[in-house]
Amino acid sequence: MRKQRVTIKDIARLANVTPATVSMALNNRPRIGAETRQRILAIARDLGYQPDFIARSLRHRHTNTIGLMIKNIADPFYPQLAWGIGQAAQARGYNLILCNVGDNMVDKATTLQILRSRIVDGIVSTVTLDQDPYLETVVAERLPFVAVVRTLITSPLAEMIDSVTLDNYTGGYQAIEHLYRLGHDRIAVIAGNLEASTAADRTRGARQALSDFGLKIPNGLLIDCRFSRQRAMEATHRLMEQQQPPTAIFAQDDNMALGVREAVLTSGLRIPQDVALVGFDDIDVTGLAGIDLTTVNQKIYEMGALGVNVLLDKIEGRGPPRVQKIVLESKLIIRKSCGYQQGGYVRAGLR
Amino acid sequence: MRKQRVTIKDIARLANVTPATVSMALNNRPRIGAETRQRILAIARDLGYQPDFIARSLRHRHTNTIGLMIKNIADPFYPQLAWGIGQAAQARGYNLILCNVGDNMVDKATTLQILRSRIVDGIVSTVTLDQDPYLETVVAERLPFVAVVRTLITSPLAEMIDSVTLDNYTGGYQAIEHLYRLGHDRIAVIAGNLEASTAADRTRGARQALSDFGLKIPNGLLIDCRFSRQRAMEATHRLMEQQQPPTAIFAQDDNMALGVREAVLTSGLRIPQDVALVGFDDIDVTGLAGIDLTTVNQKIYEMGALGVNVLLDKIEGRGPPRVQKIVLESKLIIRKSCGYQQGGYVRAGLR
DNA sequence: GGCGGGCGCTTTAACGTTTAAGCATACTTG
DNA sequence: CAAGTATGCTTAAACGTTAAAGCGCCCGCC
Repeated sequence: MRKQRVTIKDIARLANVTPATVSMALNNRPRIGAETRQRILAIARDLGYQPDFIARSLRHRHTNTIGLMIKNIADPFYPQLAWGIGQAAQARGYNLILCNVGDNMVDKATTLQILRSRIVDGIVSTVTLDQDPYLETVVAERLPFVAVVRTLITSPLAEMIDSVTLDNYTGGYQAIEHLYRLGHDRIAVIAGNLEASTAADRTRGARQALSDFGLKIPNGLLIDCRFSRQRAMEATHRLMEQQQPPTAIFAQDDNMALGVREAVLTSGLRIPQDVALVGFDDIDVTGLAGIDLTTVNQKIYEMGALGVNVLLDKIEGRGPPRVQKIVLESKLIIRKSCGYQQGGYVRAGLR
Repeated sequence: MRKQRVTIKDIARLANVTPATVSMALNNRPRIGAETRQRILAIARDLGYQPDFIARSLRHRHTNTIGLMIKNIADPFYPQLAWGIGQAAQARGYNLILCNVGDNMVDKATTLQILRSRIVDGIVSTVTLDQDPYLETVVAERLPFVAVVRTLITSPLAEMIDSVTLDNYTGGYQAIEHLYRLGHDRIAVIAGNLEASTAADRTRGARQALSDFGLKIPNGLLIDCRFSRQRAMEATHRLMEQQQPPTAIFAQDDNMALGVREAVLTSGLRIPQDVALVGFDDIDVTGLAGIDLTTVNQKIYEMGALGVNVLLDKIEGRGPPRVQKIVLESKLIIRKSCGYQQGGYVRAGLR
């Protein structure tokens, strides 16, 4: 009994014109008589006409929709990003499709499918990895794609993919420098997925800082926890049971830092007195009283919004025709998880 | 120079058949010769053919996409919900469009537009309000729609809209009962948007509990903070400056509870010694060491997944033809923000 | 007074896919 | 052996919209 949709044809019939005229009137094109236009508009309003998005998309060959590839929206880093992306997309008249994809290649192939099946006009991806095989097609077919947060570094395709990222190298450097200057020599790194450019660059920055100070990451104290809070917790527990536990920990994202924190605190140890902790991202909860996590700030919302604008410029052929690689500045936010407030720096920095 | 899409026609030409045959082969329909089918499949594979989703949707009259209306995905309650919804949708072969809508009616009209323009086959909404005018159309045109988290209560349309919600009334009751039994008489309620069924029901439950114990919410101690952390913080600061501040606060969601907590702690007061605090939702961060918020649990992921399944059953005509109103059970999670561990209950409960 | 052109509409075709109906041919069956 | 039916394809139309081209008609202009 569902009422049939009202189409342009229904309006045409009632207005005694052809569908083409109705279309022109509704899209206010010129060369339509004022009286006819009014009549058509009135009928459309009365019938509650709503253009069929799908038919229009078929004709126009674009959908005004973009896809957002995310591994897990429940990871506290991503909502803020999705918010920036959603707002920027909406501001330019685009819908947002949310795609939860696993990190495995099979799942990721959906990226390509969605793009090539023209469900979306373009994709913002937060799951890009150097090894991703579908990127070849993306480049070869010039599909609108922008990597956000993560990007390519070792792949030969790296220069062909637009991206908006943080200066993760410097971020990693800053985190370690902070810990070093507070007097720490034995620093553990709870790393993210080391195949991801974020974790790789943060690690590289960390290594460089340590090396600049004549140190290195002690054996076994670099642990890939794949950005998982749970794994970070478990790894920290193991770390703390060692005969010579680290005096400081650099967790490569705040989510893992929270896991580290949980493990440290439930072991009866204190932060920062027993263990100093630096996180990464500066997500919302890190600033709460009692958490007060020292971390590297990342302008998450802005990064998302920027990514969308790069993508849409590409789609609409507005932006520069060349590939854009935007790198945002990182900034250390000193809170209370490292003990800076207690004694300040005890060693000089290098820059 | 962008390579032209490969369509069914290209395949047809190469295979020396008509597009119809190709379509049938690809959708493995019967009545196609084995040899022909193989030939077509091979060509399709070689050309990297990908069906055009839009054209198919136009023909089929559905898009295999559902919409999720959310006010702000960055609010820490929603990512978990979106995750459940996304996973459930994906499991049944549906895409998810994320729509950030404001609470105002104008913005919400997009709900209707998206539905009627057939961008999506149905909508899961978390922003439903009794006053929403577009719901009349939803009911009248039998558009697939399910209210999740919030639902209608006073509207005459209430019985016509499917919903999946928590037993917010009991949740509110439990929160207050807990505080009462710990000895509190002067309890403030930091309420959500009181036009929303969630806040309304939680308030009703709170009032009933107080009344059962011969109390009520003191004048001026019920404050509508519209589920905003910022507002909750400000309200709490004002509350704490009164000559007779409350000894306990019931915040109607955890996000606001975090604001309350922040305000209390930065005023130099302690939780639970100076102020007891109960939240609502049991979001991820509430369980962190040092936060340890006592709160009413809501199975967020499950609620989302259930909502999607109700919606998809409706869309696919599988489920029961009647309207479903699923109400999930609430459960108080006792942590450390009320002082239960210190002295236990000092008063008897009623049930 | 013939001609160019603007106006206001219609005709036609197209976007890529699916499906119902049609039509030979070959095979089965009473 | 005629009628019925299964097989393997084609034809044609449709989903709802839009863009280009076309076509009368009237107006102004040299």
